Amino acid sequence: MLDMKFIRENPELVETAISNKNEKSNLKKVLELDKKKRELQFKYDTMRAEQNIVSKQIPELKKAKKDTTKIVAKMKMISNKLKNISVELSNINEELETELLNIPNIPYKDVPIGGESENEFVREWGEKKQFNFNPAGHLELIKKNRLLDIKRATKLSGSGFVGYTGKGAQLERALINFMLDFHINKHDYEEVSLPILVNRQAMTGTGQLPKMEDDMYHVNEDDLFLVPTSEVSVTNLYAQEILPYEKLPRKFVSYSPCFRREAGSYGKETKGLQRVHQFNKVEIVRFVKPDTSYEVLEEMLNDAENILKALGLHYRVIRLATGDLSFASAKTYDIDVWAPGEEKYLEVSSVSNFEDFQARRASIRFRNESGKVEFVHTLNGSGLATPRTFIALIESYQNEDGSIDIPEVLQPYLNNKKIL
RNA sequence: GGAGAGGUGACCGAGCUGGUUGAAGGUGCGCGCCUGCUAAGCGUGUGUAGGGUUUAUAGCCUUACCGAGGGUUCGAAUCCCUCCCUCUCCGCCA
Repeated sequence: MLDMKFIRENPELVETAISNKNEKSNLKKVLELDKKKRELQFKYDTMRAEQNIVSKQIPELKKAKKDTTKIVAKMKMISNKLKNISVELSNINEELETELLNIPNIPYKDVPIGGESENEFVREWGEKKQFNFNPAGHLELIKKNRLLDIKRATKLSGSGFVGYTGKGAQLERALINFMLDFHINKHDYEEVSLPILVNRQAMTGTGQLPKMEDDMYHVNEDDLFLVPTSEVSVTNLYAQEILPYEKLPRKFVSYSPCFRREAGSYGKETKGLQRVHQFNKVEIVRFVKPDTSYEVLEEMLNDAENILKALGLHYRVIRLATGDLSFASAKTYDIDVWAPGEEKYLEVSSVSNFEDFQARRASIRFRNESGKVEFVHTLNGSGLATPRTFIALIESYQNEDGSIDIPEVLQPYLNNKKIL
């Protein structure tokens, strides 16, 4: 959420951001409602002030044995008027809140303007692996090594759900443990393991709601949502809190399953493991002081890259253009890993700075050096999502006979075996 | 799921027979004083979010907030209703 005062004073900036992000927010309505709200609030406050004063006088008049029927009758009228105003006011507030929640974050100044085609190549690491045989795709490798049982998983939950089996299940678990340990030991993150069912408030806090409600799995009985990313649970850890100055910065790493309905995306990369409704992800999240957040963004990008470097997988880093930025993000880097069997890059990480957008929605604040209360900046990044990392891994480490080598860093997690 | 207790400021904890209580008292923290040092003591200050005024994120005025929402009343932390949450015991269960 943006600061109402900021919107009021910079409507052009906000309008530009909305159009650059291809959002359909109603800025005009926000400005109108804000104006109406303030007028009404002023009226209400003034009348309330009068009521408060007179209400204090009444007991004194009574004590002095003076007749209060007249004044009480007058106050009764004011009381009724106030009731009407407060109803109107809360309606306007509700409307304004709704509209405000639909205004996206403003892209950072160095974010390229435009759609997906304007995404910028930042850098790459390693190179496309060459084979002296024709490398197989991941589906073939999965079949040969029985790493997944996609058909039977579909029997359980429908298309878009996969099940890891045997060595595949072990390899995925090894990946998760490796990534967690790496971030904990090499990058000094604190591990948290949190609920994956969260309430509406949490989902609104990080910005998934209201816009993406159709994309979320929802448990009706309890009005709880399955998290699409552990960003939601981790970021909301400090919702409604004011952190003491010394408590910042904080850095967390969390593994969780993630759930996405992917409504309307059928047919797009749906084969196999590339786009699934449930997947596992290790996520890194930070709460930082505002003036450090862009420095930290680069740091987190490195943290995520280091995983791929350790795994020896070629990747490239992309700076997203405004049209490709998520609703809540001010700046995002994507990391795409090379999958030699598919002969394409797959997105395995998204690292974003939300500045104070999420903090304002979730009310995550801190006391700055001079004791004043300020919103923190929140950032998060995948570090990494397992399915596509899994694809790149088995495709990159395959041998001609279809067997798969285990990268050195994963060997300790797989009984020190060198081949899966 | 059943029975009971409870949700007040950074924390503990009064108030809950409705009326200077934004909230006693204590702890913590800030500032000042005192003390040879330490410990203690004394004084004083210490919430958040809006709105108005203003060059001002200074000051001043004002509103709201005692789990959330609604009701009664001239007036509610205090009375009534609904919901949420926490704790204890029982039941059920990994």
